[in-house]
Amino acid sequence: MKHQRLDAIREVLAKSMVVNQDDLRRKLRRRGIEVTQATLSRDIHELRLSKGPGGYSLPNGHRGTSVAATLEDDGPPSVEEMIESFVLRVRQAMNQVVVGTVMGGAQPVAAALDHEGWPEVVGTVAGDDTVLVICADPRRAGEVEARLRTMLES
Amino acid sequence: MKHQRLDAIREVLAKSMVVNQDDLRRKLRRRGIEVTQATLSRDIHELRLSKGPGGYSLPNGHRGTSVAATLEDDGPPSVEEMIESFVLRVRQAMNQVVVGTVMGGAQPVAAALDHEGWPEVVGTVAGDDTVLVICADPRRAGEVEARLRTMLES
DNA sequence: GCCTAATTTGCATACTTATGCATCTATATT
DNA sequence: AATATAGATGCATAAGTATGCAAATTAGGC
Repeated sequence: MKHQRLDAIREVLAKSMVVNQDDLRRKLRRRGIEVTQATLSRDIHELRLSKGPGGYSLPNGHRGTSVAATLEDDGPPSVEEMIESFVLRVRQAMNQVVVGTVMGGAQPVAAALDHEGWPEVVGTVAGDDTVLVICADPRRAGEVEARLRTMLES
Repeated sequence: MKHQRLDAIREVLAKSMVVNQDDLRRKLRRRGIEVTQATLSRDIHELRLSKGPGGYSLPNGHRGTSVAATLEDDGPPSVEEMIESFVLRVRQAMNQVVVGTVMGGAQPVAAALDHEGWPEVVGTVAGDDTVLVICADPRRAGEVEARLRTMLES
């Protein structure tokens, strides 16, 4: 699945330095994802990544973002901002949505989701880098996953 | 001279979108600077530019930076920060140093320089995007130029 | 289930960027 | 001034990235 690969790319980028597309290809292969450079070129375009002196990097603050640093502005951050800043991975399993974030990002993301009060969401549980979102049924979980993903891939 | 070309590259980047190195080459040629793509590749590396969906962009906030936005954090910005954020071009002429900045950047840069109280600087005059730094003699102007350039090309 | 339409992917290749090497230029030294 | 040394540049080409097209896969509709 394509979404899974995009998630994996974000994760790889958050955790390691990617020098070029072939490097990325090899790193994904270790995770069991095998595609060609051509596909990655398209993915990179889609994720709006940019390439600089330090290799590829995510558009927002994703990568080295310390939670504190990003939060220390005035207004309370919107859910969209939280998602874009912290979330790396979104997957649905039955009536649950598992959200992977940068280290330390789970609590604030869960708090933001709670505060948002989406009707499909029954509750959330947050660890250090993972938020478990509980929904009433698979259908609603699917909706939540889709919405999160939309924000993520704005 | 190389410095002049680097200055020009920063200016071009601040004012227009550069899609690729050949695009940059053509834009520089219009300004009377004629070099090959190979040289630009090296310049780009040296300026630590990064290439993303919107073409090449300067490392800091240079580009679309609104003065207000950049200043609205807590601490007073250091001269280095000012230089890196606003200054595009530095040139010496006799006992003066002409500093080109993004629109609206001249006043804050001049203020920062004044506040810094460098001994070589006799005084500054700021317009909208240009600061004129007056020194006692060409020698000191040269030192000031070099120091500014060092900050700029950190 | 089977078919159709749309999306995704790989292949081949065009386009873009980086770099080894030789040459040239500027600067310093004697 | 001539020479030595370091830096800058171009050329040719290697390395890296993007893309048209066709095949394959996926998603819906019947």
